Amino acid sequence: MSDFQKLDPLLHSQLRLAIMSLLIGLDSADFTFLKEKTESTSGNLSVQLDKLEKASYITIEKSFRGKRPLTTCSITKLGINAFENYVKVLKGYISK
Amino acid sequence: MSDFQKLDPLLHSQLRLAIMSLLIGLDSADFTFLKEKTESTSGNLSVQLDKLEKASYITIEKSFRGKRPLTTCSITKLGINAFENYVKVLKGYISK
DNA sequence: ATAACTTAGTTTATATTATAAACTTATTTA
DNA sequence: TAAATAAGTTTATAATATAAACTAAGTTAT
Repeated sequence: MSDFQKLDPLLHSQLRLAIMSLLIGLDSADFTFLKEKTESTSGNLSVQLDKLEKASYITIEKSFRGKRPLTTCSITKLGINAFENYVKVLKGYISK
Repeated sequence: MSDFQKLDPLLHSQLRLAIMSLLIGLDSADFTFLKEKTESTSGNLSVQLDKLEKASYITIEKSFRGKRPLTTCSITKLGINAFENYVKVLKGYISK
């Protein structure tokens, strides 16, 4: 096997990694919360959430909080596995 | 301070991170060695070494081994600092 | 001796990504 | 009712990573 295994490109992104890092410790989190914690723009967050959802690393549920739209995100089992594996692979890069 | 500090984009790249990871443990390494260890193409390696050099994270010395060109790379003090800081920041993402 | 192949790269082109800007739709406040 | 805010999405742009094509010189086989 090679010295350096491939880093999952879906997780090797600042914002997506931050999102996953937050979600892994929570039952769920809404769009606004994620936006504040990651200090990202709405646009960027929206795009990256989409990608994570398409990969089935998270689920996204749309509903309303009062009269306003509410986007709720949760990490999936697949997402947890991917995150944990990413960390494992990454350690091969940073800890010698 | 924010939960997630910015990850140095120069290091947040699979190949450049692998290069730095190798160089941090060595006095120097030549192009061919880096290419083999990282399993990258010459073109990609060449481009990424250039970027690291331009940031002064590494130095590149060109000479000859026998009659063939030899490209020798070494990490700089600045590069070591950047790498160590990258790891520190990264840990804020992956270890909760 | 020269054609074919290898070495050690660089340069250029392309595809992917990340990000920001602009826009939408509805709600609240002045 | 006009302006501001909330909660996003869509589209455009800039940056990145990567591969393909190329260069120049050296080596090997015929």
